[in-house]
Amino acid sequence: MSDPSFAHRPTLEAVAARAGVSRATASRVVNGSEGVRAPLAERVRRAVEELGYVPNQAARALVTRRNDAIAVVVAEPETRFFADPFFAQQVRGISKELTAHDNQLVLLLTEGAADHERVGRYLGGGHVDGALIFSLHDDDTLPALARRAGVPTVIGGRPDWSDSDTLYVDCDNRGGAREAVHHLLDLGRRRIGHIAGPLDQTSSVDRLDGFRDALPGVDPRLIVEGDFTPDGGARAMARLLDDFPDLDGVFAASDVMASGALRMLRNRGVRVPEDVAVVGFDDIVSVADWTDPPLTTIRQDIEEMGRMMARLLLRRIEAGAGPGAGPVSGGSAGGSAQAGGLALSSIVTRTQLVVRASA
Amino acid sequence: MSDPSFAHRPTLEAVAARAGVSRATASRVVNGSEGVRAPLAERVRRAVEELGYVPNQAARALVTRRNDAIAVVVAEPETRFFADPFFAQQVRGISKELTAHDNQLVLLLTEGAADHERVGRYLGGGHVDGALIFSLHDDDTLPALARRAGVPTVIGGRPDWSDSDTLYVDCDNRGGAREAVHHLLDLGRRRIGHIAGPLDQTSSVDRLDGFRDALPGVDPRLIVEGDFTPDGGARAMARLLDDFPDLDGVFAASDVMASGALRMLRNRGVRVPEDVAVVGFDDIVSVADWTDPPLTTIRQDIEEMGRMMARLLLRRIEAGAGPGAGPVSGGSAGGSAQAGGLALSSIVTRTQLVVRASA
DNA sequence: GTGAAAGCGCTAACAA
DNA sequence: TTGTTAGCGCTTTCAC
Repeated sequence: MSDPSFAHRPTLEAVAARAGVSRATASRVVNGSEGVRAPLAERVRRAVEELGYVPNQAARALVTRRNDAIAVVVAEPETRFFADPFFAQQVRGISKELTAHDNQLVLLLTEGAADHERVGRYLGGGHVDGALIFSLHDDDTLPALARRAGVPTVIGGRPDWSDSDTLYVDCDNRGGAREAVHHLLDLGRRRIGHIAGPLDQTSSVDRLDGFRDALPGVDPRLIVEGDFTPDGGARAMARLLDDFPDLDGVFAASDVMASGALRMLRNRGVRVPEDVAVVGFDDIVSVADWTDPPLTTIRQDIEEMGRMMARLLLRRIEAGAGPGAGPVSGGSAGGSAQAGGLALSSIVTRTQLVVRASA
Repeated sequence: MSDPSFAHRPTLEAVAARAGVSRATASRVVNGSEGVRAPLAERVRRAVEELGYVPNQAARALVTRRNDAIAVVVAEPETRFFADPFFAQQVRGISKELTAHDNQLVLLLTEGAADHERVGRYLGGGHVDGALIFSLHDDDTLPALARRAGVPTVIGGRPDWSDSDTLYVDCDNRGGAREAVHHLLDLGRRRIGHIAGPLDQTSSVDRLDGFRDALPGVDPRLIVEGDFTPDGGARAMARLLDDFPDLDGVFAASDVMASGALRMLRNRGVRVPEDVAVVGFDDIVSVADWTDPPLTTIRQDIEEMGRMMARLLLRRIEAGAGPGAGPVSGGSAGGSAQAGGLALSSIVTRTQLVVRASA
């Protein structure tokens, strides 16, 4: 409470005094405004240096109404965030981009609906200039919350609704899935199963759709729902094996599930890729490169997607209004918002087949 | 910039007006101070409700000099943070504890020394009330930085120096390692190797010390340094196998390295635990429970350690001065700081042997 | 180009 | 118990 060093932190006033200028001029120099004559500016800079002056963010935020901080909101049902390397990588990308723009990352982990109110309050409290939300499940109220709080938002992963000013970043799940199956087909595989993710997430649904695209009219029993865990992948694999002794290919909707599947295959004495070829999704290197055999998979540039989310949000903030951050503008179609003359729109990134040994 | 909903956010003034009281009274009610008569308080609360008032944090922070925000600073050399489930779990614990005390978690990821200056500036800028730092390596300048910035700090993992007011939270690495080796000895193993972590981290050194405690005078070639990755674990395992054909036990300084070791053992056709028994460290369930065979390991309660770090920091902040947050008080010995009459001291948690199938 | 002055929204003495 | 009054440290018109 009575921390001396905190108390003695120099103010702009002190800098101005030392440089022999007004506070206004000192402020201009500190903020890099034009129109301060060089010698004066130099004196101010020296004073800043000597005093070790650092602007007080609270004071600045009070007047500028900008915090230079972005919230990353994560619903963490079932402990999944972080357990899954996917998010970790995305956060890295976000962090890098935010840092490059002198913004801070405020992490908001929620353990369940009980925390949502708190998050809403926080978002509404003007602590942050915007929010990045990972919408894991269909029933997620978080995006709605942010909108109500009037905070510009970008969502990670395609949400299950679609309106003109909801911005999101996702990869081409459907196209990637198609590519995975085509690879198996090219390998001559004819009995191909799919280990799907939880179907209350759009990414799972989209990948399933891609699977079906490549295999129209496929036997529904060839599709088994997993839960994005190795365990779930293993169980699903067992089921496929039981139902289809002639199975010769599997497309798993995530590397993590694929790793479980490989394990089950090994337990059953099934050779990969000789007997059954396996393709995953994500290309999380720490997983895909370490399975036995190494996993052929569909790569999405997760870190880059994180950067894109941050960039998009920053632009939206710059542009002024966000969704719910004012009267809904409405009008333009699916996933793009008009703002300040600049069209901000959702981003869907490409995927890429990475061939290793499992298929 | 001209966001309507942001602009129209009601102020305390508005609440006061609507409730027919002064700003001061409104403030008291909002902050839960005693001594406001019930009916008045009720009117204020109603006004808050009707207007959807949320206090402006910047304004509040400006006067209270409190941000109710804590920085979690992570050096991320070699992309290790997050890649390692260890940190993820710790962050969860921190987040929970902080949330429980209405504090926010600001995540500061650093990619190298270049970022340190930025972090220093941030810490010095009064954005946060304290910092939690993960001191991964001996040469880490982060803690010194925080100290210079005058920000109360708690370190994750025992730092390699020790002074009276450096607070940290760690597990009993040495004791745990000893327990691991004793377990192997109890199993009748006589030729036991150690896959150590990078020896520029105290946790690795401490675990190695524990190994030596249990096996005094052990052949130095039985100790191979790894890097906390599966790959490193595998390489170290290969080396041990090459050097000691009669090896019958291994203690790896982390589960992740142990998983790599198990993999190498399988490749070489060595049976676990029949031929070689393996014990890991950490008990990261997603790893230990999923190796083949499941890993016997030394459990540390990682999430709880995160909570403890947060709790300790909050108490230190409460108490007033922190390390470097004023003249160093000096005096009391090793790892405890006297503050506000309350002795704050570093915490070393117990470990526990978890027996699965690998040993 | 520079300075003076008016707040941003809030809390905390101090009076009443 | 309640209201009045100073600021917290900064940015930003608006004069000069």
